[in-house]
Amino acid sequence: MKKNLTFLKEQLHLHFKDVFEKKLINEIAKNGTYATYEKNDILIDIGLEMTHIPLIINGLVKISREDTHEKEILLYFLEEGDTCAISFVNCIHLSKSMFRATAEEPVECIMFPVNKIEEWMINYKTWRVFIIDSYHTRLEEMLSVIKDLAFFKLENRIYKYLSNQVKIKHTDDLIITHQEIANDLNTSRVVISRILKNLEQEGKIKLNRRNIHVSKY
Amino acid sequence: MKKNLTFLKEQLHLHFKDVFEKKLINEIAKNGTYATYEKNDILIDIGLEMTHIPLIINGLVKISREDTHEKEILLYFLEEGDTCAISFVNCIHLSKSMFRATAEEPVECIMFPVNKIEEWMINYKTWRVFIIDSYHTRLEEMLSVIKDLAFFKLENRIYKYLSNQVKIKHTDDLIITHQEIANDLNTSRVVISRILKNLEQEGKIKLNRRNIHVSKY
DNA sequence: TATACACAGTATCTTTAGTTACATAATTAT
DNA sequence: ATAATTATGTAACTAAAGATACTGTGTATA
Repeated sequence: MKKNLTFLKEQLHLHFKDVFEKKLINEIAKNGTYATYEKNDILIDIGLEMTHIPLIINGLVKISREDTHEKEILLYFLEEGDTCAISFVNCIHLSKSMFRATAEEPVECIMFPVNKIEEWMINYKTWRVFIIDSYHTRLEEMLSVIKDLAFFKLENRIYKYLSNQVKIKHTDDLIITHQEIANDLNTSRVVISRILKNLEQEGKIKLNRRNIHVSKY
Repeated sequence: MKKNLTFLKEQLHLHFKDVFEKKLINEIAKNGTYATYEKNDILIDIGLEMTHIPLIINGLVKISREDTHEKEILLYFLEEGDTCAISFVNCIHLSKSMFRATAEEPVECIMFPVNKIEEWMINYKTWRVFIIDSYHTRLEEMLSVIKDLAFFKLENRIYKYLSNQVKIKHTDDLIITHQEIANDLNTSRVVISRILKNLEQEGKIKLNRRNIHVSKY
């Protein structure tokens, strides 16, 4: 869906005003296209050649990677103002994506062509900063996952997972099943149910069918 | 230790010929200084402002991060041809390092000033590729750690750790104590000793005081 | 309304990992 | 040579997490 130039500029100004310089916003608007995705749509898939990369205007994108044994590892989520940093390398080398980007919530984004990445890197300081920052944010995110896995026991990881869901979904009432949590944390449904029950007894959450209410603080 | 221009060019040519274009090698040589570090020397420390970043000519650098509770997380190692990608963000924002780089083996490197990073990004394609590749390699490395923690049991992680040590130290005979392994893998010495004994009985390694011999294949 | 299905609860057992405590062997310092 | 230190071995116990199996209960649908 290609919307007109004014619309794109307006959107970029709204969501990336503090990130990109004015001239760059115009450049992106000129070369970008507006796109929307429904929940569970796949924005980028493993093994596909990449021609465009998204700048997220709003919504929620889940970045994951497939393991051997058909397991999917949840890496992190992209929100408003984010981009898929991990894709940049694929542009530089014209290779294929090794990650999957799925719409976890309906997504609005601006897709820009990969062949502009380098040109903008040469011409716009804010673009260089954006790219390095994007990578860095993801590195920090991955590091945080490593810490959690290395130091925290499952109960804490589950609670942290739920708290993060509250933050990114902007609601205390999570529509989610125990099985889904088990998938994201790479464990079994039974273990999740058991520990969720503990968390409920500690007063930190409230369980209902297909729904978990996370108590404040 | 500032060596002369010819020496730096020679070194860069030897170790980065396939990475940087000729003009960039000259630029780096002009602005860089040669430095060496003894085992256990700290190249970059947490909380320090960074003025220079190393390009590793040879040796081995351990990148780690301090956790709360004074625990240190091993992230990865840098070898010949590598640089400390994670530091780039600190240059862009002129902030302080959140990571520690320690010489695991004696290190030779060329230190280049952070204020050149941007300039080179504008002027040299190979530099842009190098930076994005560096970040990407580290992301892959972190992802690999996440996979190991999430899917493998300790026995496999220990064996993988040892195999990696063999690779980066270029020897089958590792001078290492059980306690050191325990620190790197965030567990206790007793657990490591127990599992190493298993690995020995499986014929994968041979244990001696302060020394572990890793069998071929 | 009857039936099937998806989701959750829980008991029991096993495996893996962490803890404590102590013994012994090799190395270094006095 | 003797003592102190460092590294390792191992037993016994506890805790955490995974596996299996079965039950109950809403929800959808035939």
